[in-house]
Amino acid sequence: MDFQQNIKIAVDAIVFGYADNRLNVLLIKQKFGTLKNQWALVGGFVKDNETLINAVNRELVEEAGIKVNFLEQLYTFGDDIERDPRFRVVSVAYFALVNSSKLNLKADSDAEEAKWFSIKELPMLAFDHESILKMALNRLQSKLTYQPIGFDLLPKEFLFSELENLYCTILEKEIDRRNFRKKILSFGIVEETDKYGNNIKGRPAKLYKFNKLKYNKLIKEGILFEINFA
Amino acid sequence: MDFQQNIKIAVDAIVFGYADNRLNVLLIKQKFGTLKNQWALVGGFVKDNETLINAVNRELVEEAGIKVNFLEQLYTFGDDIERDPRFRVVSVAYFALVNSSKLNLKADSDAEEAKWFSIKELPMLAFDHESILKMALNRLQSKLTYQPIGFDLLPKEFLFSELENLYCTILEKEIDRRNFRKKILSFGIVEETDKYGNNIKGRPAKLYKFNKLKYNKLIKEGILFEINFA
DNA sequence: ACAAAAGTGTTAATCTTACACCCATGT
DNA sequence: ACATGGGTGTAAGATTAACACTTTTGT
Repeated sequence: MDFQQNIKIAVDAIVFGYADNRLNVLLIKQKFGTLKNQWALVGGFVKDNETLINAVNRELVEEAGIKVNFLEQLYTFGDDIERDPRFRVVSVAYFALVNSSKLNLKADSDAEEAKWFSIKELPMLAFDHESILKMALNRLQSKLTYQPIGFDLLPKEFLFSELENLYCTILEKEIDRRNFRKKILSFGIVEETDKYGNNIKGRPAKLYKFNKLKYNKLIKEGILFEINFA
Repeated sequence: MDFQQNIKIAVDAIVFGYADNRLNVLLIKQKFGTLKNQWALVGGFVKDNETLINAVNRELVEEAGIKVNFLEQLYTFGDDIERDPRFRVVSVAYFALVNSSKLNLKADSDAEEAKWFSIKELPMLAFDHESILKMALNRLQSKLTYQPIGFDLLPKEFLFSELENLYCTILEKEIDRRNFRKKILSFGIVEETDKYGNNIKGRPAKLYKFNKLKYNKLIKEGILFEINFA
């Protein structure tokens, strides 16, 4: 069974970061090559002896010098045969989150510029990257309500108000502070620390942290985490 | 930018069917070649000028002569580099449902045998197909609770008890008949017909049908369909 | 004393669960 | 008349939604 197939496999990563009440996405601009001066998602071709997940992580390091907190497969785009004008490409897209401490990108390389963009102010994107991004955003929004991935966008210790704002911002809706706090605390996966944040105005606010171990234990017990509120 | 990449792209389909209170999966046994005498999922390599979705549909016709009611991407398996002993393969797996009228497969070709297996009595499977199947089963179970895909496993007109049994069987739990019926009917997407099923015992049972148009309308309005019950 | 954000409880409404009897048919 | 599966309602309990005042700090 020997046959020829001329399809290339690539990986792309949609990396979200959150800071100052804004959801950001990581984009790359190549200074040379086919994509010269176009903003695009982090990504590239998979090497013969490399797993898909390793390929994504490698591209994330090479193109942005970043390690992510959360990474999962999003979707494989292979139904647009002329997606890439050079040759047929099937791209496996990954969905990634980084916490806000990683929003400072390493100095740009000679070949590429990496930058965070607010999802409210996106530039034109290469290929079908805009639709990939939209899909990732949907995934983020829906996942936020049944898996505690919001914590992967925040620093290890955070204010309750930051968590609350994150939900408001990403889901684009108002939430009731009291009900939100009650719900989150009822799962028992968020713990008070004895430290305080350095908010400059108002009453000092306690820092909280996410207890991942406890969360994993609860998941094993089949408890389900769901956040729906008005 | 010219480079060599020696990775093949394949598609695989996990096709579920439901009949006689059993969930079945479609498997193929090749009579020749590398997979000789091993049961495997429907699948094969993608042609250069073929979309992924077309590739799956083609394989479904070629290997089992079947058209499915529901088809969506499941996951792309590309992290096991030695998955296929012949060469590096990345496989895009699809999740498919057929209704019970399609459980009769066309006569086997000379090259292949296609057969339905109860998921309770599976043979040994080729490659990593067992883990792919497990993933598909999880998808089916979780999807059943928030998307009305159960109807794609039933004939156009069905008894309420069939729908109920389908949920019991696939989710592997007991459900309360009264609460189930109330919940399903409350969405307004299942309608009574004026026909009756031909059940041989007991009181004659009405046939019902799924109103897909209404469902689509509700989805657009943002109503969410969720079935959780004790 | 006031501005700013943090922290906290109660009640009404809704949804979910648990549960058992009558109905229509074939034998 | 009985066996079989179809069809239905209600009440208790749990969850969610709506809503506003007090606390702690800096200025």
